[in-house]
Amino acid sequence: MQTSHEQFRDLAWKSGLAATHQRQVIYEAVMAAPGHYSPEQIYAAVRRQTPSISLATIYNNLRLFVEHGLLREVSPRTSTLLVEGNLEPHHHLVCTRCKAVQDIEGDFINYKKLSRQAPRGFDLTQPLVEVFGLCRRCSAEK
Amino acid sequence: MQTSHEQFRDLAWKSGLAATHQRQVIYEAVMAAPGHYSPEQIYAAVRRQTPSISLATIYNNLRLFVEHGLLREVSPRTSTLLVEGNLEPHHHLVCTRCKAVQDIEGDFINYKKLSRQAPRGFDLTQPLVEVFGLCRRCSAEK
DNA sequence: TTCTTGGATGAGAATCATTATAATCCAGGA
DNA sequence: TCCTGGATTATAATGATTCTCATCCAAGAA
Ligand SMILES: [Mn+2]
Ligand SMILES: [Mn+2]
Ligand SMILES: [Zn+2]
Ligand SMILES: [Zn+2]
Repeated sequence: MQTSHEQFRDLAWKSGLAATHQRQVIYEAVMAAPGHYSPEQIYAAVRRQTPSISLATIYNNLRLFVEHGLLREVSPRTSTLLVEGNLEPHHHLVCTRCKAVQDIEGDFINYKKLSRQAPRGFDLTQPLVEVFGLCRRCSAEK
Repeated sequence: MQTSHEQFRDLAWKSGLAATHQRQVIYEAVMAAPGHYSPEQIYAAVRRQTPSISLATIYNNLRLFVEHGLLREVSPRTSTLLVEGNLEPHHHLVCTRCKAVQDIEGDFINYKKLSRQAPRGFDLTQPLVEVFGLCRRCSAEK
């Protein structure tokens, strides 16, 4: 069993990333407990260990880590608000790379299983979903 | 059959919203063709009819329309980036109101049906989804 | 050990979407 | 016609994120 230090050096090595002190502490801050964290939360945690770290370094390295698969981005977010007039319940297909959104038809959700998994009190009246993947253009390019 | 003017005046009336000229043209710009539109796109389209309109009015009224159900917001977006260290494929449950994100377990996706619906070339290797609803607190409050 | 060098970092400016503010406008009722 | 409250406008402010660039530093060369 390896320490989290060793684990990070390993992952960094495999991704071709230099295993700097800052990257080490950022990674460990995210891995310290399961959860979904913002750059500011990570910044706050990391500063306790390394007060001189810059917020830009947090952003730089979170992006790097996500790109190299060391971390996962929770919600691929479009940069801007999008609205539509189609009020018929329907789902969306979102490209994680270029953020393009298109409609997707079909009943591919098992609502019974879904509501069985939802926590008590969570309102799933008409649950809409977003499915993430890579659009044709992006999967061709990469 | 009613004109789109009449349709909007109807909807506005039902929602208790004043049917102003600006609201009329904003609504019609979104309804002119099916699609997912940003405030800037709508602004550009509307200015051709009503050059004096303000971008703030676009934002104000898109929000109002979404709140009153005249339009749908395509992707409920968190204000900030969120990352996590859990790389095991899993889905998320997102509150459309407070944007809280939590993990949801379980196999409630029919991948066969899903990939049958996806457009040609869309890469759905390991499709992750976000399910939208209202968390306990928000569904209690409202 | 000292030198060299390219990538990494830190500080702060810049950007972009969105929201807030406050003055003005205006439709509908008295 | 005059009033009034909500709507609109222009612009400032905000907040997250990215950019710029001077500085730093670790690892390899000499
Ligand atoms: Mn749609
Ligand atoms: Mn998660
Ligand atoms: Zn794409
Ligand atoms: Zn909520």
